[in-house]
Amino acid sequence: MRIATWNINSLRARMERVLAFLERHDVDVLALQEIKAKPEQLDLTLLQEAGYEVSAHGLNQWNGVALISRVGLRDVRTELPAVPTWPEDESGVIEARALSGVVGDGLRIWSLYVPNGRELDHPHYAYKLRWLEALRAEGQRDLAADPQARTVLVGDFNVAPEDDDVWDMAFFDGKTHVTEPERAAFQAVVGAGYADLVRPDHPGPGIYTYWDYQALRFPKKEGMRIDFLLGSPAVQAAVRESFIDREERKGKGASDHAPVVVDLEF
DNA sequence: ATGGTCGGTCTCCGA
Repeated sequence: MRIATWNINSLRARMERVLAFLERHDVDVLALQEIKAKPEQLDLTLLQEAGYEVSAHGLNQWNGVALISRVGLRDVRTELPAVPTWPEDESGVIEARALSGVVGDGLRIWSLYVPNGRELDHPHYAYKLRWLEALRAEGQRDLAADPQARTVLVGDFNVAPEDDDVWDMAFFDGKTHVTEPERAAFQAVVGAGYADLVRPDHPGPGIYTYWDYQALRFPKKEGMRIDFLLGSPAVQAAVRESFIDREERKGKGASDHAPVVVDLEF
């Protein structure tokens, strides 16, 4: 089974790229983030004609996650029960950051869009840390209930876990994505039993999944590795290969993130 | 100048 994650930065703007990506790489299950649409705004005709089922969770123009699957999509859940909703106060913004389904022979895949954090002194940063902690707690509970569970936590984590995961640490001094608390929160999810399925096959610096639209970051190879597929032990043992589709970042109409693909054989 | 760009509720905001 070939699974993938991709921050699409608007599904409506890139539906044809999604379809071409699925068919080019023969992808079975794709988790999307930042679909920036409510489900009723999506025209899913082409995907359905290509044999895919779709579940989308979007509440407004921000955020939004989706699952696209050709191997059956069932037991769909929106939002981790323990994950707090931003904000608890007056802004009225409603978030849609997590969606899961069971695909194929009992693989649960979560499509996750971790809060960005904005600035270190912004309330959104504390929200990001709380959100990651809630994810860790939920993931740990699930594995305690069934250590053999086939679970993947995939998506845009908005954290670069190691110095090698950004092009220049000096640039990120005082910025989000690389701070010790964010990295600790990410490692806590890993420590709960969900290992990075891609990194072992792609070591060293310069392995990125995101390049800012601004400042010619892509041609200058100045990116970040912030999109991950994390898997429970049963999934880790099933990994056969993985790759980042850098080609998808090229050309007019690209998302600012590249898809990440993992092959599993249970 | 660590700039330059995207998408969407579009002359602002969030990323």
